[in-house]
Amino acid sequence: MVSEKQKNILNFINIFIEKNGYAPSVREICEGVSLKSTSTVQYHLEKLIQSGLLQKNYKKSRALTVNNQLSNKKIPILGEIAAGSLLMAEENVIGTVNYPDTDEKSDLFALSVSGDSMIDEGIHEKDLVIINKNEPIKNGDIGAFLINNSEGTIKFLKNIQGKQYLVPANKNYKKIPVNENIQPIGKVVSLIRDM
Amino acid sequence: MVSEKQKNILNFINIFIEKNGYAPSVREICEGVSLKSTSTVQYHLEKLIQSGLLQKNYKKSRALTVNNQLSNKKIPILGEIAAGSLLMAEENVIGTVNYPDTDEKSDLFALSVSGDSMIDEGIHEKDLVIINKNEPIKNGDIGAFLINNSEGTIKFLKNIQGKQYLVPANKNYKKIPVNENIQPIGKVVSLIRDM
DNA sequence: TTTTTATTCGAACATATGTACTAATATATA
DNA sequence: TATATATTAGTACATATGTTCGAATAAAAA
Repeated sequence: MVSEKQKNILNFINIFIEKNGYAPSVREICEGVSLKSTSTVQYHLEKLIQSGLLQKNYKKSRALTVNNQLSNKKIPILGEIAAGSLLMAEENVIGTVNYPDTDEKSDLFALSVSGDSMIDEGIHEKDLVIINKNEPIKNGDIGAFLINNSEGTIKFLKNIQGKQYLVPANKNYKKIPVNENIQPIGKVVSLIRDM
Repeated sequence: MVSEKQKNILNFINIFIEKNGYAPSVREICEGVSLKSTSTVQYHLEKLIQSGLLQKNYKKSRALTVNNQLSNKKIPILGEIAAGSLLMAEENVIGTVNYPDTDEKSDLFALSVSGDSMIDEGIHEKDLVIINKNEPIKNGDIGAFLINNSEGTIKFLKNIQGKQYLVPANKNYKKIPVNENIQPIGKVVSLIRDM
């Protein structure tokens, strides 16, 4: 569907953006891929757009965007969750972290881990866990939960004898039966630790 | 040094790029920050450039780049290190990971953790550790080392009774005295785990 | 106050840039 | 072979866009 020349052009655009921070003009692409006519480039650009690999804005210069597989998202880091406050309230955002994400449908945020209830799973205090609010927490997954509408926590979700429990990874803590006071927030999909 | 209006403009540019994937034109900035003259914008852009917050390319459209504090670097992920092969050889690169980094001087790469010798420190198999080759490994740090010029490993570096050892975080493994067969690669500065 | 500096505007200019059209050539397909 | 499709080139056009200049206004400093 896409020819070698078109891959070539797409690659050139990618490298150009990586290097310069902005997209090349049609004539710069001309030079970059050894073509002598702007209309030839135009022709290939349209093909690339049809293939869904590129996006362009009519009549705007350098308004090319490549549909890269992974785009970096800036996702908010939430601090301690104050009692009664809404989880995603602006005032709780203590920073942002860059995170490469494939999926359009994911709704991510980060939480700074407090406590050692997941220490045996290698999740330490101060670690940053990335949580996807749009990914359901399945049996055996580690998820983020809101307890009594006030306290956020990270635990395993486990089915034990037909009942659901929040299970810590630390023998000093007890498992908590899931009831109406426990609200799932989303699945923990990644962990970032800076040292 | 930078006025409110200039912060305003910088912010607009940032948001515009975030949203559209390319920088705004001078006239789009005009509208965006409620200014009626392109030359006024020009005036502020120059100020921002003088302050080092912005970069511009003469006569090129939409060729603005914001000097953000943290820029995303694509850093290589190295797989198993074959015996005798050079660490950073191209053929060992099994992928790339996006990682936000402040420091120009850092020389980063990622290594996929194999084995469980650091399990008690919460470093699991398949975890991705980010290593800075330009950051020295100090006493107590976790570093990456090359053993016998063949095998890569992650260990604590510890001074015990005047001698240096590579110390695992797993009681089933023994500490290794540092000798000429052990070559420090760089400090482990971050850990990424996808689940 | 006067003087300097910062900010804004308007208009005009030069050109960088995207676009459209036609034709020629190559490559594949029937 | 003939026919269709893909690719390239050349030229010309319209305008989007960065730039320059001069002047007016506002704010700050002397």
